[in-house]
Amino acid sequence: MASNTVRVRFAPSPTGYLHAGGARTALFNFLFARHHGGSFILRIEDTDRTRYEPDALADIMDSLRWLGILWDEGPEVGGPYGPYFQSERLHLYKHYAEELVRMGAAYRCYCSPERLEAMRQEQAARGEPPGYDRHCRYLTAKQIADYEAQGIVPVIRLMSPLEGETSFHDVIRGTITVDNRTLDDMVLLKSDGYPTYHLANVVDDHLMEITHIMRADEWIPSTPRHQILYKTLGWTPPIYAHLPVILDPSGKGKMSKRKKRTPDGREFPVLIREFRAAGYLPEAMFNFLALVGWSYDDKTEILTPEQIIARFDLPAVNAAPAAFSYDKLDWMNGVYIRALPAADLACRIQPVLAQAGRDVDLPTLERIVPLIQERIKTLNDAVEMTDFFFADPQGYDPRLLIGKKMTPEATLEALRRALDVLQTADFTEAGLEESLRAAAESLGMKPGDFFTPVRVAVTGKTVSPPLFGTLAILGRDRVLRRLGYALRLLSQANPTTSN
RNA sequence: GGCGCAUUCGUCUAGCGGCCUAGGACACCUCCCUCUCAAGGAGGAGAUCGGGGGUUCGAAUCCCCCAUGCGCUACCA
Repeated sequence: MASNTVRVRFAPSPTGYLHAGGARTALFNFLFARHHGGSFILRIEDTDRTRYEPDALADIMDSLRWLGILWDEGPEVGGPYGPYFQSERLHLYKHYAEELVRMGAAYRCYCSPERLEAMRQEQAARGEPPGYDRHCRYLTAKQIADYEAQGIVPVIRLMSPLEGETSFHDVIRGTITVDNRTLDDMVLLKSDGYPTYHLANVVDDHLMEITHIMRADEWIPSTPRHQILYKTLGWTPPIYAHLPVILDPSGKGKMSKRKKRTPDGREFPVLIREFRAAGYLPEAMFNFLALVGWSYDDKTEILTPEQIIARFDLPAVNAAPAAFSYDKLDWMNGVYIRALPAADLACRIQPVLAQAGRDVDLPTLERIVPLIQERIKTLNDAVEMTDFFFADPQGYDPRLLIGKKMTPEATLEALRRALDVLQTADFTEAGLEESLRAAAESLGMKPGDFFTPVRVAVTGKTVSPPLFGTLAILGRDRVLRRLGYALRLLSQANPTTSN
């Protein structure tokens, strides 16, 4: 039964941090594996030594784990098909490259980078499509001996068929066919002894018994060449599913590692670590990413990982590229935040506040959380929304104290009355509400008009969490102090009305 | 330039020949609730399915052409 077991892999190159597109690819592979009770493998394609970034691997693994995309085989977890780093499998690629040369399906190429560059320039000048001119494909034994004598280290190139066509089936797109004449002889083994993606990928997918390849659709053009490799090596190719690219929010151009900005200059997170730092929940990211290019039906959008796994299916993947909607992500993150138990949310917000230099004990935070839970879209929103719990608001515009339908005089009166009433009020939510409503009524003011100056005095802003709960948490001392400050501020701003 | 992929409300999508005078969600607008803001509830506006030809009794759904967008065209992945 082993041969029927689904085995899929996510094969990132450690040349950069994990971004949303890569995470989505990893997620789809993970979902597919879980759906079929198969294995999800993480393989590190570290064959590009010039672009290698030491921090990338740790970031990729951290990001995947944060999202809950756990691999069954790969770095740190091991597995029977290792090693899972291509840099540790060099001998394998070399072996198969040489094998292909022996079979007459590949050849050594001694062309210098300069020659290749010059060739491309000429092709461009003549308006011809670029591509290797197969100079070394037809070398004589003597020419080869000469190159070798000069000590030139060759690359190994695949001998692509000169005519006919190659096609393959894609689960999402159907059959894709290309004319072999449009294929050039790609490099399989570089002169530094490392394989290119094409060789390493095919060799490893075969050796690791990968059954399905889900990867970004930018790989479609090279898939025919991979087919040729499988065919000449006598291997059975896996089943392909090329995933649509993720476009940036404008819908023009793929969302890359490059930073994108909103029209007003706000920077969009692109890397998973950036989403994390911006206060998005991994559960929300998981749900959202699953819906980029896939959907279950025409209604359901909030789904648990279990539901997504149970329902995920390749034919339902949309072939068209999708723009990444930050608006929708924000909404979904809010949905997940609201669904969290308050204690859980408090635990998640605490480190965010700490990061902003605000230390709160958990019991206090657990009292604050219900006040802001349905008002924040990201964990980071809590920082600004709770700032007045940590410092007395100062230096705000005293005009904010004056409500829309209020005069400076009436505002001063309201503040004085509030100050008076709150000296003795019961500082519980219910007690405060009762006292303040009664105070408003005694002044003949509408509750809203009366509450506004209190709100501003206590929080420094016109928009805040519910007033009574806020006052209760702040406590009598701080509230009275802030009311006193507001009173002085407003009196100074309106000297004629002060007494 | 060549090759490839894609094309349904602003955005994400449902739709796989008749259930579509195209459904849902985000965003937007209005109203309700209401101490502000949110959340929640009720509504509204918004796509003739990129364009043009076919096939068919009937097409968003099948075929062809065009346009546009994106991708690939490296000793990068």
